Amino acid sequence: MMRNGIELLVRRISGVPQYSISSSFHIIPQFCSSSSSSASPSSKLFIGGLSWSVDEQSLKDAFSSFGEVVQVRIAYDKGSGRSKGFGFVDFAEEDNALSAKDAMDGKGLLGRPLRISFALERVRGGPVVVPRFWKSKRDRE
DNA sequence: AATGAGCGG
Repeated sequence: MMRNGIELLVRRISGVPQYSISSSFHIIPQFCSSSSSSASPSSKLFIGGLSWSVDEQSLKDAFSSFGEVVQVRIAYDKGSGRSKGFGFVDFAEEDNALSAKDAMDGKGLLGRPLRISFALERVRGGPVVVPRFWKSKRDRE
């Protein structure tokens, strides 16, 4: 009775009963939420929370220690010419991107904590290999 | 000019 109550409670909290809770009172945390931390892992990283004084070279220099950086891009405002506070770092290998994300996410660069996630596929401008169909790109459906 | 989550040049 108690165990069933706790199970129901846990299932209510987590919303979806996607975790198989064993009947022997073992509640395993596993990876509780967000099966994928941000998106499907790719070699391109979205770097948010950048200080407005960070340029592409310093950003590349900050991430070059994790692997070969192919492309570094910072979003600048066309009007004011200042940084929008986010950018992109593309690695040669996804493994290096993962390592860089795991190591630099939440860390401070020039006093500001970085928010790193994998970049979305949507690109306007730049070296892109555009597949014919965009709509068939859904993670879990 | 300032602004602080987001997805670009």
